[in-house]
Amino acid sequence: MEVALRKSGEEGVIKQERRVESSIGEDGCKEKIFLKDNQLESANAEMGEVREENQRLRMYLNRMMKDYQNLQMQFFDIVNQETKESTNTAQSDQEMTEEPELVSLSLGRTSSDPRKDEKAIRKGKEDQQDKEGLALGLHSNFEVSKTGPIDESSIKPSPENSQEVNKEAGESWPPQKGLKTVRSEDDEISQHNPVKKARVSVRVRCDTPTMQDGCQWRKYGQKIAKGNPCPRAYYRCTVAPSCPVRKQVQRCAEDMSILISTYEGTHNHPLPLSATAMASTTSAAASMLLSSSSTSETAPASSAGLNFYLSNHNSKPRPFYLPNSSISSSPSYPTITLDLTSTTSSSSYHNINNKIINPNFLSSAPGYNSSPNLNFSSLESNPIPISWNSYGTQPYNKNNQIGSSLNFSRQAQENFYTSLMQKSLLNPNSTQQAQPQDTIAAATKAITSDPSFQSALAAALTSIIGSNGGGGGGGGGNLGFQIGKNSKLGETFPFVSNFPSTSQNGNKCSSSYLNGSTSVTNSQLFLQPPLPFPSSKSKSTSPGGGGDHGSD
DNA sequence: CGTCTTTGACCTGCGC
DNA sequence: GCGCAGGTCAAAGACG
Ligand SMILES: [Zn+2]
Repeated sequence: MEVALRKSGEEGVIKQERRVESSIGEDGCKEKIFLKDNQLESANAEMGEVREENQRLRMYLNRMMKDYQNLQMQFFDIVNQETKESTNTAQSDQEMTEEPELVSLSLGRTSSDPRKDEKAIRKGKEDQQDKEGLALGLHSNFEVSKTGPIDESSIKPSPENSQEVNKEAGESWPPQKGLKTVRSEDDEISQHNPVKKARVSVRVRCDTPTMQDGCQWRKYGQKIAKGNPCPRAYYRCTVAPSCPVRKQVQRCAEDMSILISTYEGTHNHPLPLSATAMASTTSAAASMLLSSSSTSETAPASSAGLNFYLSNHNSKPRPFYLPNSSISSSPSYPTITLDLTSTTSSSSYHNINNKIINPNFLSSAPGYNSSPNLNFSSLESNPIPISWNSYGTQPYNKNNQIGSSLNFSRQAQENFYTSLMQKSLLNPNSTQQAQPQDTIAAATKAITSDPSFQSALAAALTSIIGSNGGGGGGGGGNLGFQIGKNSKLGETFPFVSNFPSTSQNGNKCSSSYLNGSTSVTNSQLFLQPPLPFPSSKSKSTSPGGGGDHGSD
């Protein structure tokens, strides 16, 4: 970071110099020279200041990092506590929290199809294995276990499953899990615990087929959703054989550059650091949803541009993308949508977000004006289901290394910045709207728009939210939370790389820009005791715009 | 050869 | 009961 800052800072200075120079150009040689000297001095002074500033910023960043980590710790503590509590009430359920369906599988279901039975058996085995070595994922489980619900199977109770929030692009998880196997006993259980399965969808500008979130996904299906020409792809987490987490990926019908991924479930295994951001984001968001299910109040937090809308079951989400879509709604599952797109190109309702966002946030030089803000609002008053917009504008950025920078590895940092620079310099056009001339601005933009960063940020925010409001108070606007406890954030550089999130492998999104140098794939940093993950496999490329596959 | 993706078939829930 | 739509399965192909 500093490097980038410094560089850009210097450049900025130089530019200024030149500008000044030209403006005085005609006045005379002496003066000119004199002025030049003067300017040189002042420039140097400025540089010095900039350096100092950088130092300061660095300090801020470090501090924020620490804060973030502390918060994270606290959050997880809380989560753990809650988990324990819930354990008392629902022991058995707990054990299998993540995979109720699997459980049921082992119990067997009534289906007459032999094929399924086989599968059931197989799954049962996996399940067992899983139990044996079940590790609580950093971010995982808690939401599920906390409420006692089973996440997977439980959703059927309410007859009202229909589409929901994101019809637009189609992120709707249907009523249930789908494994035909789930049935019988589990159902009963799940019914006892009316669990709403929380889903978290993330909208990101990304022109690559998938957004690399650090996890390994395996595609198991693809379908064309009704209102969207783009196929929807279904992925399942393969980090652990029995991990119940699934995600749907689909491009926004309106703006194909927007990738919408919807996550469901929580990981029942440790995750690579690079994946924790998204995972914690989703689980935190999910928990938040679950805990505050009925209160959909909103607490507009401020003015910087983060909007976080919660959608609750009763609300009738009107996806921005489909202004008029007649969505059936009444989703029985709460869904959170993190809108990390800059919403530049697509018109429609997106601009709502833009309004909120302060364009200067990114483009202005070392953005001292950022004041992060979170808005919680209910759908009812908002046409948008839930969206989280992170700073404004700037589309396509695909670098995923962001967070790793600060504390993780120098190389990564350099790498990251390098790519950033490349991106911003080589692809000034990547931003359809504003084209920052200023390197800093570009870098800032790039950083903030980076999916990793965004997810990291999301994670951080949601974690914070989760720990603060998740408890139950959630409803009203008392979610005053500040990022990094430091309300002064505003005066610092947009917390760009503060959150440790990140994925180093984010190539998926960045590949096109970074061109191949996407070496590192899964980061080996684990927050938890490392497991032998195959680290280099993720190759899931997929949906894009490919063919459709049989819808019926 | 093992793993992953593709993709048509199949399953399930829902509305009519 | 029928058709629709979303989700999943699993054989076959692609890839390394
Ligand atoms: Zn997983």
